[in-house]
Amino acid sequence: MPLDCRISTGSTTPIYRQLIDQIRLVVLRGRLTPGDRLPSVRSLAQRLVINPNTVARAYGELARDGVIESQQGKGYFVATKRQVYTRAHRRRRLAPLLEALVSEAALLDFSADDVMTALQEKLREYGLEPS
Amino acid sequence: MPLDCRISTGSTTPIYRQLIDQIRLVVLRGRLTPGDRLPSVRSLAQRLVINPNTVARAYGELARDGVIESQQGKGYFVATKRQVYTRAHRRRRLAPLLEALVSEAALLDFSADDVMTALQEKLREYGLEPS
DNA sequence: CCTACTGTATTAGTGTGCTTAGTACAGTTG
DNA sequence: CAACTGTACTAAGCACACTAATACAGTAGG
Repeated sequence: MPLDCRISTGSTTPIYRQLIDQIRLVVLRGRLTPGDRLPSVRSLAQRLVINPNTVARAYGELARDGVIESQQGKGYFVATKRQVYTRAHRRRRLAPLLEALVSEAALLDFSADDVMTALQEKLREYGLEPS
Repeated sequence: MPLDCRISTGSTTPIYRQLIDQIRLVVLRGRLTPGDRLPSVRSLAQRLVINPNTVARAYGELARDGVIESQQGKGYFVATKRQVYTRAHRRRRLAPLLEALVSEAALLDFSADDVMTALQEKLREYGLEPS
């Protein structure tokens, strides 16, 4: 299966971000496994009727995040080994998202239990292990 | 205490959003209680050396969210009763933030327990009750 | 070696969001 | 009436994100 991506030009979220999110998810879900080759920048661009640069940008950011790797002249491949981050770096990156969630939950008058339960469900949905 | 706000023009987050976030927090923390009057649009603008329109925008959004209320000719006041949302509405509004958090956590290879613990801390920090 | 594919870099155009400015109108208070 | 309040609208400038066009560089196969 050649990575079926769907993008909506009407959305407020930019195309390159839609690509990033979808590819991240595909990799997380294991539908593409380490070593698998992604569509070339130009072919994917042609298929989605967008500019190659937009695909390149998405691929570039995914590469910086260690999700995929580039091989000059060959193509992009799902990273064989996951990026290793320091604990501090990981926390620093998660913090703003956590802040946004709790802040909004407080405004909406959610109880702590409500939020915890919702999170638990979502974590299961993503298949994250307890420990 | 007359609502000490600090804004940084150098930040990437727009001024009106900085105001919204800070005022939200002040209200949540109870440093301004229901019925308290906020600085007038023009006075706050003058103090922060920004355009009155920018303050008006922030106040307007806060009013739409039910955090504060406007009284034509009198000023803005902290809302006396919290906005009531339907359960569906509240969930719909929290969902994308939850999605973003878990997605990022998965990418960063956090364990479910890690995320749950971090959330618990943050909830306590905001003083949210268990139920 | 040459062609056709890959990724990469640079530059330029386009749109949109943020901020400011100015003006005008409406309600409240003394 | 004067001096505050909020509200609404238009216009302009500016920065930045997004996208596009083009040229350059590495790889593979006939």
